[in-house]
Amino acid sequence: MSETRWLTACEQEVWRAFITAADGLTDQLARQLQRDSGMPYTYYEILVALSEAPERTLRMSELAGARGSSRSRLSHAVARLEEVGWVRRRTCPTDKRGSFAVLTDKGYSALEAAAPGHVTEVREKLFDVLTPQQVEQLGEISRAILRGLGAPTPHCPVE
Amino acid sequence: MSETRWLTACEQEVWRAFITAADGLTDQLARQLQRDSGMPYTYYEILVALSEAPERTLRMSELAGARGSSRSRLSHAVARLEEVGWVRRRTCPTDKRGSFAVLTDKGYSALEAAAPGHVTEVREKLFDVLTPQQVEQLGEISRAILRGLGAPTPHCPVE
DNA sequence: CGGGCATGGTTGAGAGTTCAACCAGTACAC
DNA sequence: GTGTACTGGTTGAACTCTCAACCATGCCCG
Repeated sequence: MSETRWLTACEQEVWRAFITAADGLTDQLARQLQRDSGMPYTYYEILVALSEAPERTLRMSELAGARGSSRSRLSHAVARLEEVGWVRRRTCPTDKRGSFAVLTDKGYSALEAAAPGHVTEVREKLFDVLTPQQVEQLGEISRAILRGLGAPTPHCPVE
Repeated sequence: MSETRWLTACEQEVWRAFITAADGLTDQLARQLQRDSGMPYTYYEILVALSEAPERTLRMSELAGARGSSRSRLSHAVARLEEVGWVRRRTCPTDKRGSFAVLTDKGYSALEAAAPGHVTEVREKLFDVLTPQQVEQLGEISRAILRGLGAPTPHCPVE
């Protein structure tokens, strides 16, 4: 156990700015979604993941792994989403332990309704305040952090 | 109501990388704190804020405002911190509505015990994976975001 | 085949956050 | 002073998340 490598004054300043900004930003986005569309941010992410999947269907575990969500959290969340009719569960025929989550039409509509407001918020609060160069830098920095977290995905699900 | 300005593929990639990284990082930090020190991240922040205040004392509202916490949240949190003996409430003599939160010695010790592990995590997961130049860039970017959020504080509480 | 063991997913309790409603206590005007 | 509005803070219910315990099914080896 070696000595603690404390932060320099400069580092501390950057750290606080970063954590405050990141936190404030996600908070703002979550609040906007909840207010305008009545869904928490994590649920929005689930709907997005499903909407991009073939057949709008994913295994529970894939859905959980897609973003760092625990199985438990996902299970609760999907239960809730099923209640409001945005998602349906379907058991896997080949492996009777498994479950699929399927995005319903109603869920797709809800997502379509929520997306513009969300995207607008992201644009205004993030991209509009950064220069193109900074956007690029932020991409690099984010990927570096992800590597450091052992996140195996500098994924580019966009094409 | 104008049309939605959607994200380009490139922006979308940056956005996902950023949100995943920021989220993963805070998640990791919160987890480390909870595991090693038995306190949620927000409570840690409260203790830090109090420890830096004169007399280790702050008005509830100042404490809430210091980071973007709601009055309600803070009230619940301080109630919990009082239970474990890390903070004490004291009523304000000049304004009988007001309350002070005071960090106890026990609370200060808990903070001292928690800090090294937390700082180590921040260093390893953030500063160790970035170049000095990237750290500087991240500072700029964070401040830009904060300005965009209307956060009045590009504050430098370090000195 | 039968006994471990890993895997996919669910469940329930406990904890933190949010939202709206709610007290005081203060300030300000009439 | 009394009425009104505002401010500082608390409370309770609803909701999400976490953690650990738990089924059920699949897998593999003797």
